Amino acid sequence: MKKHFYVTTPIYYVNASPHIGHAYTTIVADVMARFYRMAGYDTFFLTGTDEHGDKVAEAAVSANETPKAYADRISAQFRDLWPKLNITNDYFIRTTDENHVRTVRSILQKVYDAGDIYFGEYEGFYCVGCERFYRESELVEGRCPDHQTTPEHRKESNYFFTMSRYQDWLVRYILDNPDFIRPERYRNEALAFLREPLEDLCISRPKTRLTWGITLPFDEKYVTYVWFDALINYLTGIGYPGGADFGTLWPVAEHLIAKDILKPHGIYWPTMLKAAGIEPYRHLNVHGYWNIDHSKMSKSRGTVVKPLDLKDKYGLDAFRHFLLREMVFGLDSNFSEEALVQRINSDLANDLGNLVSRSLSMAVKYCGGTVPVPGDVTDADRELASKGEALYPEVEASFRSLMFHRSLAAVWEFISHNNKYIVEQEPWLLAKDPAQRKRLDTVIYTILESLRITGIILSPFMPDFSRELLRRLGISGDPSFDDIQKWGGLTPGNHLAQGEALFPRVVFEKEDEPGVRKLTDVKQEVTFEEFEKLDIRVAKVLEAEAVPKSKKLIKIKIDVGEERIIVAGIGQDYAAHDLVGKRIAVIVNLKPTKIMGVASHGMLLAAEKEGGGYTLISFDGDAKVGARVR
RNA sequence: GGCGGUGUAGCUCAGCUGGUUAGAGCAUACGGCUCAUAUCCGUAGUGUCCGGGGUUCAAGUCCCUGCACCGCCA
Repeated sequence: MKKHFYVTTPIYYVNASPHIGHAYTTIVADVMARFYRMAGYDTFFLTGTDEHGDKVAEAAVSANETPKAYADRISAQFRDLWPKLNITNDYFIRTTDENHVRTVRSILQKVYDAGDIYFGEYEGFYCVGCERFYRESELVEGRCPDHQTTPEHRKESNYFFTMSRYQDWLVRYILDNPDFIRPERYRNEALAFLREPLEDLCISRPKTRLTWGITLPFDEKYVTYVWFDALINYLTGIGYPGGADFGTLWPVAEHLIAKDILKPHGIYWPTMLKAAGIEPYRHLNVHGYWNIDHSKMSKSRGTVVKPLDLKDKYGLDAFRHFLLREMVFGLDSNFSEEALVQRINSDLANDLGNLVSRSLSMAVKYCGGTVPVPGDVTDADRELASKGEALYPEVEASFRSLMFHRSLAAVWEFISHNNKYIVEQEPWLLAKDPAQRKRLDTVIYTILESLRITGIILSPFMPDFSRELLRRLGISGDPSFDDIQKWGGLTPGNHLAQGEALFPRVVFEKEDEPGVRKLTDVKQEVTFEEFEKLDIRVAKVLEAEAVPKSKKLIKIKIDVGEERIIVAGIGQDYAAHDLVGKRIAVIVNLKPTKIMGVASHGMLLAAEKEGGGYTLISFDGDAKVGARVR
């Protein structure tokens, strides 16, 4: 019986360009698809774009385009990116596709007919600026948090999906199928969420408010909103309901998502499927976030790492390897260029690349550039051979439970064994002794056969590298995991090819962004709590007079909510009488001190001017006397 | 405010259902080799497993509590 495998990425929302998060999910999906293809599964890999909704309609307006034209443009960015990352998706779905629209409408009708969609009233605070409803608790002092306007109390009629009806079923299903949502932490999170009563899901928007969507089949005046549009792509993509592959692929569907969309995929989606009379998908596989240099990815801080930038700089395979090796699937990981370079140099250049280089070099030098015929084997040969045969089962076991980093670690353990074998067998010594000719051939064969296994097992992760390695070993065609179940698959007589270093070492320079200047004398970092210890207040100067006999000290009487005397060294920059009436910033909890005999109960804040001297920190408008500065 | 997560070697992190002297990779030091991309191999380490209580013959692993950081929701 033929085995099947179906993997999906989320369809990406077209209100922003692709970033590393998109790249990671899609690359993982690709590695899985390639892996299962090589394991003999009939595989289908789906990705695409989500194109309806407010945000897209808004973005289109500001780009002065029609929504469709805008969606076409951004969708193309995604579609064109994937081939550059060696993504082998079988289909690219768009929610504006005609067949998707048809599928959505048919499922909506089906659920409606089954009595699971009802018309109801939605009541709440509506902000015209945001074009959305707010809950009372979301408002700040009764106002919209974005616009500071008082929202209107509005009623809006909409369609709702009776999600609450399926809560008990879903809880039981998750309990009965422990790996339905995985890793376990996200299963627990879903169950925790389900401990509270589910509310019904609002699934429509009136066309008076939003027209960029799929019209409800049972009410022309509404479009469907988000869930019944986007999620259904997973069905459309494999030809629901009539498609030839739907019956075989859907039961093995593997959804791949980042943790931010756990709720729609883990809660809404199964209940929607249930209501539509469709069995649940097989697994929901949830991964974590990539943090950039330890802080959360942020567009405004310019830390969005563009996958293509790094691919171009360091090579695609190195990038793919890094993503899969560095992240423990399910957990957050840190991304930094430095870490990437580290991986490249140690894993790829030193361990793997150098192994390939030294092996081929010796084979060419000692065996005339063809794979030698092995002779009698020793224990050492047998040991490496058995490790080679054990590799695929081990990699596969980790792979099945999404521990890609462990799969790769196992491969690198094997690489390390091969390096160790070379050092122990010392082929360069055997080569000096003609009597050891046969032994030398055996050793070289063992090394090359290990490389062949390595090349094949790494194919899903680093396809270009693997193809090149296998080519140098004189192997062509699409590799399969069947080829590495048994030791000895490398054909003696194959012509070997040496070549450039596959992974040259790279030097990482901590380059400062061009044009970005950096502070070099930043003081030791403080926590917010430490900063909060300082009590800085707005003060109004009541009186000021120069301190006798001093050059620049001025004694100032201030009002900070109470009257105080402070002494400040700004006499060369300000005349005492000019200070009166000014509002300044003063630290009021600094330990009092005596300056030239005058007790100072606070310190004012001032900054150095261009060209020397000091200027007081002052306030725009009338800062309230005594107010905290923070 | 509610829910959840995280806190383990200099760094990045593994440690499943509690069980021998707590691990890996990187970085560091020393030694070996020379086929190789100054690469490879070997050896050496270092840890109040966030703090405090508790359960247990036995806890990094379970329970309570505190602290710090991070999410999600309201």
